[in-house]
Amino acid sequence: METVPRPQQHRPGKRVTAAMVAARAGVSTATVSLVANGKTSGRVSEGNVARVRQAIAELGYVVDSVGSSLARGVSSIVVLVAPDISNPFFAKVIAGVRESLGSDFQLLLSVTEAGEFPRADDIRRILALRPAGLLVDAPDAEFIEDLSSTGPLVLLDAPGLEDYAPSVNLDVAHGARELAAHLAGSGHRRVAYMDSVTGTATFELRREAFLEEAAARGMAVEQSDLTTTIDVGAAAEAFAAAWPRWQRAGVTAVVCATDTHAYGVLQEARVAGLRVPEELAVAGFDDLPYSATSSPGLTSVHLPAEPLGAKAGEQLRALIEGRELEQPQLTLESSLIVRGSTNRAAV
Amino acid sequence: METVPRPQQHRPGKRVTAAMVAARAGVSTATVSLVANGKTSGRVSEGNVARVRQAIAELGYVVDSVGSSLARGVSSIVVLVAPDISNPFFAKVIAGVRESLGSDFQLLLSVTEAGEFPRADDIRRILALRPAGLLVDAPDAEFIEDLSSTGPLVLLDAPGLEDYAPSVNLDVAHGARELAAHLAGSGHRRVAYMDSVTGTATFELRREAFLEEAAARGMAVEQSDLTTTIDVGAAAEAFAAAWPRWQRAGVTAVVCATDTHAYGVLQEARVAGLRVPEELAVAGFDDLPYSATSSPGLTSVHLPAEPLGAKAGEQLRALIEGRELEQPQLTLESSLIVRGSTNRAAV
DNA sequence: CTGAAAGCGCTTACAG
DNA sequence: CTGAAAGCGCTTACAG
Repeated sequence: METVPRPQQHRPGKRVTAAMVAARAGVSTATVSLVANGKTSGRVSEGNVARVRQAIAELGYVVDSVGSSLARGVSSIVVLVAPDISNPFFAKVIAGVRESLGSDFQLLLSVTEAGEFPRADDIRRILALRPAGLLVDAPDAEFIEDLSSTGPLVLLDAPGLEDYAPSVNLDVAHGARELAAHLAGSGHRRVAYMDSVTGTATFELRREAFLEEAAARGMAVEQSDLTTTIDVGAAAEAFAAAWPRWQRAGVTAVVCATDTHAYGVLQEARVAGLRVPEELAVAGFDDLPYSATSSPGLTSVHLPAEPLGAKAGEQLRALIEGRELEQPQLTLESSLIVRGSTNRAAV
Repeated sequence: METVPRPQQHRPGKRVTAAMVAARAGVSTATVSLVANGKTSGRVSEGNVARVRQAIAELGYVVDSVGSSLARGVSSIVVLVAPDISNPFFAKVIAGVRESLGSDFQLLLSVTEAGEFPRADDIRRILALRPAGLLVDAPDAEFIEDLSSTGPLVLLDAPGLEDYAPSVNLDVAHGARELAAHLAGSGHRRVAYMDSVTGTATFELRREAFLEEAAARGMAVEQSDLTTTIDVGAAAEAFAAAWPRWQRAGVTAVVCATDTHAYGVLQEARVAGLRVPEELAVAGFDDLPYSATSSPGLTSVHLPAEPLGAKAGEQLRALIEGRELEQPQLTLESSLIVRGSTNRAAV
């Protein structure tokens, strides 16, 4: 009767090395490496495969990723560079990335101050980790050029930077136009636009597409250059300061570059006793989970955050594995979700 | 006149090694290592320090972290293990960690399925990275035992597990009691509690403290074992199913283990045409950014997310640097924020 | 199919 | 103060 292999045991303090496995199995460390990495076909005899597997199980051996990385020249780390993670939208992107990357790669987050991008120094530090690949969210061109990375690289939400690397983008313009059409259709003639301070390309796209469609539909847009950080409180203050002017100008709707800004507007509107949507319609972008919950619900351009991360992860994975990308440029759809903040009939 | 050292240049494809720096400076790689790591005092002559610095600047040398990690036996990676990052609360914790860790350490996120904890396999993979330290958020005892880690380890939000490792905890019980007192003081006599399915210790604490104080104040609590995942939609559905029964029982307030649950209740209450807080008071825990914005604003127990991450990072850093922890156990305050969802007078 | 050996880039006793 | 050398744990030609 065969003995069932005992479950692997942790031996705190004693790191199990390939040499120990080799000794136990009576083979060389080269053979252990081959078996541990599944590169045995035609290279290791069945007997040795079995013996090594057994020894690995008994000792609880795991390939040391530092030694392995040094020998291979790359690590199993995928670095996700992003300017802002304090956004629920981003948490979903991360979830998508994790999902598509699987357990072969480890996700390392490179985050700097809100809205700031890492520069030369940070980039060096990142590359010193010998990452298997890089995922860069909402970069500017300068950053990508600083990066001048040679390894696998995929951009997320980087409209206009398709020449630098394979990218996964969001068709925010489509949703923006839908939003303009919706407001025009609801009878608004004069609206205001509240933008994000970070001059990320996606925000330019959102604004431009909205302004263009608004103009085409005969809506006037208050040009006030009102921009704030992506923060409820900051947006509330900015709106409070701008509202008297807007009100005099006859503004009946405010469109915000993100839902977070819109929450600030909703908050301030409540404080000011403004009825939404009767006296003021409010809309945003991102369709954060709370937009369905606020009262009134927030009309918003839905962006597929998790698919964005998942697709980017898939593309990167293909790149890392040396596969040809069928479509180096992907664009995911956006669409307008109408709720009570712009429409009395909706929730 | 001295020539100003030229700014370092990226040479794509050409990795600059210590050997190259050594050759240029006319010293050994040992000396380069000493200089690059700032361990020169009393060990390297001033002249050599200057020469090496110059060569480093000219070549744009950065210590390869893989080689370095292998030689040292540890990497500069700090692993943050967490069961759920799709929570804005968690984004703040991460921000706090990043802030206190500074740029000497890289933050690697280890996330599994929502609510799930990594087990033996994942742990091995994590440890194979030779992390400088581990930060574990909201673990269960089983996980910590699986971990049986030898290196620096700090627990976050791990009440009851103080024996395993230095921890930073939140005094959620205090806020829970305040909440019970507030509701009792507002005249509620029968309330319901909606819990999270993940049996994390913090949720037990929240519930137990609330139930105890509620009992002490003469409020009856519906014992329905209503639990859902931390998801607005799931909470809405669960509430919809439970409400008829609760209503018959005379429930006038629902307390939720997280604000996210509470958003679901608010949402469903709106659909059902329930007036909040007149017919139903609602409250949660976490004080997410959107709780100040919803309409009515959500009464919530505020938990200091960013300080939680920051303190944990500080403690870990001390551990890594071999310093003695002045206070291995820290507890951060929670406090009730009363808003319109429980109080007509508030916003 | 197999193993001895070189090499990945660095750090650290050690001898001088 | 300095450098030659060993060693960290692994992978991969290479010779057999």
